[in-house]
Amino acid sequence: MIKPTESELEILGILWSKGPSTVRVVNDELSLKRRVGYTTTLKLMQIMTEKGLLRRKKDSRNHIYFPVAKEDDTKNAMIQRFIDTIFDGSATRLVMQALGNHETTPEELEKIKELIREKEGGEK
Amino acid sequence: MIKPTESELEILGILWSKGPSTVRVVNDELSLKRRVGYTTTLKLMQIMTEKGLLRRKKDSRNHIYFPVAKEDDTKNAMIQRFIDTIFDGSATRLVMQALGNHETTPEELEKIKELIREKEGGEK
DNA sequence: TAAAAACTACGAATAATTTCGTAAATCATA
DNA sequence: TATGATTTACGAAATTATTCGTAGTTTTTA
Repeated sequence: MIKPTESELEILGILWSKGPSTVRVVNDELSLKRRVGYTTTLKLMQIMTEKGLLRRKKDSRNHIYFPVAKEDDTKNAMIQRFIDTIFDGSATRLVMQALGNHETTPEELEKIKELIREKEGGEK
Repeated sequence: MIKPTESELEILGILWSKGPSTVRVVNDELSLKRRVGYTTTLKLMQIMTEKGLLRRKKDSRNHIYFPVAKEDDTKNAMIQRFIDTIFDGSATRLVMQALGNHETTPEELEKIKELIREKEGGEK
């Protein structure tokens, strides 16, 4: 699976949350966070299409872009890479460190416990 | 906190696991995984020193390099960035996705549960 | 102590990523 | 239908990251 660059990831994030979108929409969204020219966003999305990260369909004058890979698959691949480079391949170490140093509400802890029960039990 | 590049992270990883080391030691270790010239590693470590990622002390002919920031602090900062870009700031989402898609032994699950108990209970 | 070996400094080439200007095409509307 | 607004294509500049060669210094050892 192709590794998106930092900027590409921003764009994927927007497409995941907003669904298939035009360059205009993505650029507007990006512009909320930082200054970025329209053609910059356009070029990036064209490159992502070449790389196979995005596909697009024509809609009159515009192109509507959408990610090729599923959000979950992409995120899992990224977690895997992250774990491999930083945590020596151990997902547990990542989880421990993430849990150990971030605020979590009781509800969130409950959800995690539930997930663990499922993994332990086979069925919940 | 400065964000290390991919290559810089490799070097940090080696220094974390082997302790303060010379360029030679780091380069030998890197070379186990891929071809890399000695002066490449040297230059990288010099740049990292300029950036403030590493410090070094002179030891006769050599320099001995070591990370400025603690391993845990660096990893936490990286997790934070990862969470912010990919999981919308939610550590729980990262944990859920990491747990949901990676093999974990019962022992590991037990360790995680223990950590959760501590977080819930205040004291264990 | 002279030659060889190992090390540092540093400039610069290469590669990857991000940015944007310009030209041409498409579409809306005056 | 022609003017203006929006979009696409594309080359190339700017920036950042990686790689390495060469020169000069220090240390080892024959």
